[in-house]
Amino acid sequence: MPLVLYNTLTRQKEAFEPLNPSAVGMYVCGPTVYDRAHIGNARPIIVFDVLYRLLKRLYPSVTYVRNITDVDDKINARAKENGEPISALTERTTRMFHEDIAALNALPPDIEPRATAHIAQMIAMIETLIDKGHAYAAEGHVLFSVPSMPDYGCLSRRSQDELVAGARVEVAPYKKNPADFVLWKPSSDDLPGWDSPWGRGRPGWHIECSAMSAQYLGKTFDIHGGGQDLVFPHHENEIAQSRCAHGQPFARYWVHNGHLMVEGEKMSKSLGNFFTVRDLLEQAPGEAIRLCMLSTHYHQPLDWTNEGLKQARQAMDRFYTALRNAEDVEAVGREELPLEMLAALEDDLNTPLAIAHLHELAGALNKAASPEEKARAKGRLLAAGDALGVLQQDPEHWFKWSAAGGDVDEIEIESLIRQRMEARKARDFALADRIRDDLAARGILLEDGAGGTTWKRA
RNA sequence: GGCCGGGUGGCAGAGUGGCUAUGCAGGGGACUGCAAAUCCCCGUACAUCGGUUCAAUUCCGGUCCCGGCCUCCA
Repeated sequence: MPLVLYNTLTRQKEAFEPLNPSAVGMYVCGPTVYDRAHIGNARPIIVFDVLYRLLKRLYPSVTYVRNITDVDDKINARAKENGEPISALTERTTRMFHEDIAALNALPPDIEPRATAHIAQMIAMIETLIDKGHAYAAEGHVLFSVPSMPDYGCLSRRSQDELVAGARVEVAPYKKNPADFVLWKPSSDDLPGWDSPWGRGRPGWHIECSAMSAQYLGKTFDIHGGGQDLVFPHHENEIAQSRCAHGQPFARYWVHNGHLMVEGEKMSKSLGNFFTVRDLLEQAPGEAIRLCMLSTHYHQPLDWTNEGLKQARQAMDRFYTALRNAEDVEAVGREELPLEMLAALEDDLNTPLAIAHLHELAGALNKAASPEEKARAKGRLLAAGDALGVLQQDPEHWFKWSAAGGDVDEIEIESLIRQRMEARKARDFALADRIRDDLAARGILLEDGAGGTTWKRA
């Protein structure tokens, strides 16, 4: 079965046929680096990481481009607020972003272009748009002329009349049409700016993605992804800029992840349900966060709850328990993705179904009778986990994870376990149970297995 | 108002025109000194009203709810 993706452009699932199967390209809108990544930012990172892993499995060469937006008015405002140079803010935030998403097992993209390193390409593109009659300069600004593109609105399915009728903002006097959007705007001396044919200024938001995707993936490329909220205006405007400048199709498949709610409510700072990835990493291991994120289909809204995170962690415990109990055998066939797993992912990234398969594979491993069967079952579970970006660490490491700051003394625990073993041998179960209870009170759970006693954090 | 998604068992969450996932929680059993983990068994759900059909949770239409987006928020 071929890969099928829901394409926002056509509003239906379509078989994915790359332009060039030996060079697949994917562009995903990355972060604006002015603050820590929040949990909502993490969803596209994880979703498109799964897609990237799948594409790499299906095609010999995949180029994944995810930009860093390091010029933006929110950045300017935050830097001013902090009293620090803009570059200090963007560099620090970029570093923290990398740390946070690495903890979620997201592979780095092949190319991670920064907007400020591509100003020349943006200016060139804007000049082309002016030359072709799709843009005009006015009062130091350059605006894209929406009426110059007859099928503007094809992605979000809006007509130009609706846009004008629904416009909520005050229309700037230099706009010829209320729907026109900014390609370039002037900068005062205290703001970042670059020399341009229209004076010193800075780019509008949308142009960077058009310029950078063209540079690294070509004018027409396979997949463009991002959050659902970007469909309009950001992606609509990218399409307008790129198609009008290049005179050829832009991205062929548009993939958008749904939004995230927290405990049934929209996430917002005022409701106090706003979490950063960092906050979450202090409560749960990255893999649990990742599994939780993948347990709802990417296209659906996801309700992020404490209970959901707890269940994801329990599920990971179950998988790692199966692996820990199969420690004695070497996995066989771990490079080969089980077919049902591949089928689930190829069907528009059905990760909830894929996770169900993970449970079945863990059950099969638990039930495996012979060492040969066990080795094969272990290989299958590991391969399936790898497709989702989980289960690749040492089970012992997983079970000994502790929240940041909460140190456990492993030496002491091992010593207490030995004391308990002695007590059990002497049939002093009162003492043995007291040791177990004391450890439990400290969040350490003991499990007596055939091969001895193991422990894990509650 | 416009555009888009939804309403599935106690909860989460896939899926399907007839064979009714998966996990958690709950009940029973095996194993265990007792537990834990693991294994086995058990709970027959698809908002509502019509229609199509031999057969609909799944297709079509109406109704009622819920959510998102509508100019810089992933």
